[in-house]
Amino acid sequence: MTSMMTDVLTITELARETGVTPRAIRFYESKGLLTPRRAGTTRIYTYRERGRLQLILRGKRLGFSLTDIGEYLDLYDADPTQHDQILLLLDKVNTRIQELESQKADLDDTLKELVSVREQALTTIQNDSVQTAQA
Amino acid sequence: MTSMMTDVLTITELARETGVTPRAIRFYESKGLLTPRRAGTTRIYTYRERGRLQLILRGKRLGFSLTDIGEYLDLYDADPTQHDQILLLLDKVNTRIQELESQKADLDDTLKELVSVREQALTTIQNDSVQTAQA
DNA sequence: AAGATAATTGACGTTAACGTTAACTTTATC
DNA sequence: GATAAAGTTAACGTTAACGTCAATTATCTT
Repeated sequence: MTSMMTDVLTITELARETGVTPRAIRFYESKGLLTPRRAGTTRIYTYRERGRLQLILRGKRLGFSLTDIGEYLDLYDADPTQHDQILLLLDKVNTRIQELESQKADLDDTLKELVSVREQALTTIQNDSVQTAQA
Repeated sequence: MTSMMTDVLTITELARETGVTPRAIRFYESKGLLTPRRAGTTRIYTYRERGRLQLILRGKRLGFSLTDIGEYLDLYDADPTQHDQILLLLDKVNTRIQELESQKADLDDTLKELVSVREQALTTIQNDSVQTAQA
């Protein structure tokens, strides 16, 4: 299946482009995270699906489950004309923002500790080399 | 097993204090992340183990595997008198700092997007209510 | 010391997130 | 139009991180 410079991709092309396996991509689809159209039986991926896949991968890097990521993706699809939908959306968004803020705090704490560990190590090494030079 | 205002804890006490189950605590020990002393067969947890458990939980919140967390905990135990150990330590610390920095970037991107989604939702709601008031 | 309470060690079960054949059907290429 | 290459579904396997008994042993309280 050659795609000849078009903007739709086949599954293996999308796989190579994103570094995930075709199996994983089909798995995400089975979980409702992707919904590619079909050309006959073959899946075709357009701009939209590619963007979604990037969001999925970012969510994973952030340590979220696929279920979490699914809800997150829904935020982008929510029908903005339905009042109730929007209120629900707002609630979900706020929840996730709080989660991420606290995650960010954890991250900052950990980073600070690691930087301090690094500085101690550097100091120790420097003292060592001074002593070595004196000896 | 009552501990009567001492600074050592039994496993269920530590469990309640941290919100994790005894089973999980034993599991962490089986992975080498905790090494409580024993009073006979009973595990006793001191200040050190409690601190370690907190680091484990934070690592989990940040999406790291227990294996990752184990290596991370080793950084605190590294003998700072051994030159080679320190160089290895520095390397590991630098690697992890980079990982966390990129995770932080992901996090910031996601937060920005969510805040923008929220603002759009709020705008839509406000327009809605204006129209409703006019009708 | 005796019953209740708590801890310990297996061992098997479970869920998430895919990997890995296997058996077929399509599609592309010559 | 045959054959290779790619795609599809189905089903079982795998790893991580525990949960859930079950059977024993230890400890505390009275």
